[in-house]
Amino acid sequence: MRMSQYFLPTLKENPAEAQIVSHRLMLRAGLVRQTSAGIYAWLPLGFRVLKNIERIVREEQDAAGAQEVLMPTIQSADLWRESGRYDAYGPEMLRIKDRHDRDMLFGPTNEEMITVIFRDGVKSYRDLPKNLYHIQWKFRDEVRPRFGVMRGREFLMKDNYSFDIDRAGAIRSYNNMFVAYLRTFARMGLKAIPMRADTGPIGGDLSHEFIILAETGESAVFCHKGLIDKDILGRTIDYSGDLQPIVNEWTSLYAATDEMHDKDAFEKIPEGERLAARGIEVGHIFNFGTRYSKPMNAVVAGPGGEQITIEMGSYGIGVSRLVGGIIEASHDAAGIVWPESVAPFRVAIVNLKPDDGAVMGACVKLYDALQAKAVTVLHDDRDLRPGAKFADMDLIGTPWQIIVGPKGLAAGKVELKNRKTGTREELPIDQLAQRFG
RNA sequence: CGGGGCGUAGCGCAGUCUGGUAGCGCGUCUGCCUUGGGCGCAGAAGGUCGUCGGUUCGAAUCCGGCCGCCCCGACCA
Repeated sequence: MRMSQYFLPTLKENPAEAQIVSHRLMLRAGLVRQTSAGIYAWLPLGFRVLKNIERIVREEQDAAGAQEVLMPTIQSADLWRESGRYDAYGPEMLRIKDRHDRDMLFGPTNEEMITVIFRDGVKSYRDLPKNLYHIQWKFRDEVRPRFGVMRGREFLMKDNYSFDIDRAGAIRSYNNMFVAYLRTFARMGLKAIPMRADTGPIGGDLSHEFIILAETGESAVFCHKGLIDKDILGRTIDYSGDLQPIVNEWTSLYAATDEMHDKDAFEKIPEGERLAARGIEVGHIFNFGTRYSKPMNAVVAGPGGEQITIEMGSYGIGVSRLVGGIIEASHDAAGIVWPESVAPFRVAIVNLKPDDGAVMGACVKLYDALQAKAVTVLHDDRDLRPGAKFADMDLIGTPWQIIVGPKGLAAGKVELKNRKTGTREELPIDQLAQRFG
């Protein structure tokens, strides 16, 4: 993409409404614009990041055996009357009426809908287990939206639902998602820690929140320091096997959110190993047994012909929230520092002198070579002073910057800068493309 | 939902107390100049001062209603 053609409205100054760093940077770097309280439009650069996050989530869900569906945003109130949650949910639910005066709502979550879809389509224990997910916009009419996309009213969430014949199966499904979540967040460059959590209004008896540590986090969290650097990506995962040992490895160390905090247990950890911090919830998994299947009569025939109520779980990842969460976890004074896996562009070419034919020619050649290797690249061909370009590029945080100017080019060299470490190296221009791909 | 604050140019703000020609910085546009970390000079465009009503010869400014946004708390992916 040529930056001179790109819709990328960056801001030099911090907008007054933005308090926390991720919100400020998302506005300044031209990722989003607010359209009303807690509701955001995604601009080209931000949308690319959102799509990258979505892609990682999707790949890991698919790898763990979940199947993608897409359910609507607008739901009928009748669904929620069946589970008893229509009255219980409260003013967070955006209730609307259609032209025939029917009660509808903008879905805050999809347990009821998926239960009905599943119940109507599956009648035998032979069809279990199943795990269905979708990535869809949700609306929760928060009393006080804040922190940009981290606590918006409209947000993109991956939610999925598992269906099993018995508790043992349900726990296998739970463990699959537990491990899939560890991998998902790790791939985004995040250190997400699963913590024992309250099940809240969704109900159930087994639940973990996946928390990333950040000073601006909304909740106080407590855990064993050993959890921070545990690695999941270096292992081969067999989702058809028994994942309980891996889950145990993580859950054997203390980690709990404020509501579930057990002070005595925490203080048994040697003092140097304790970590009391603040965190941002980026995922939440629940096993809730028959909380929905029972009232909604989701049953299958068992081997002996008996009716068995399905065991369920639900699992959520705040996709749009993650954009803010990743920035909270990865930024510096100059701007965003994107992990490569989610960066809107992996490489930026900083063309220091676009009106110099040789410099422009070298940039275009580099651009084409990188594109040919399927490397996403943004070419700053704007007619601006170098300082402004460097500042913009650091602000939007592309992981690699290739700086091409007349001085270096005269010696056949360009500079490669790493956004995260700040290290720069001079490289012969014809060797550059092979560094990527 | 309790408490607090704010709404003036694209962004950040002053002006409001004490009513009298709509201001500053950044950004934008034009020209010159400059070009390895947000250059310099000159010129220009851009605002029914959130909105509706009231007071007044006259309202961004005083009074009232409404709308919007932000912050703290309680609540939440």
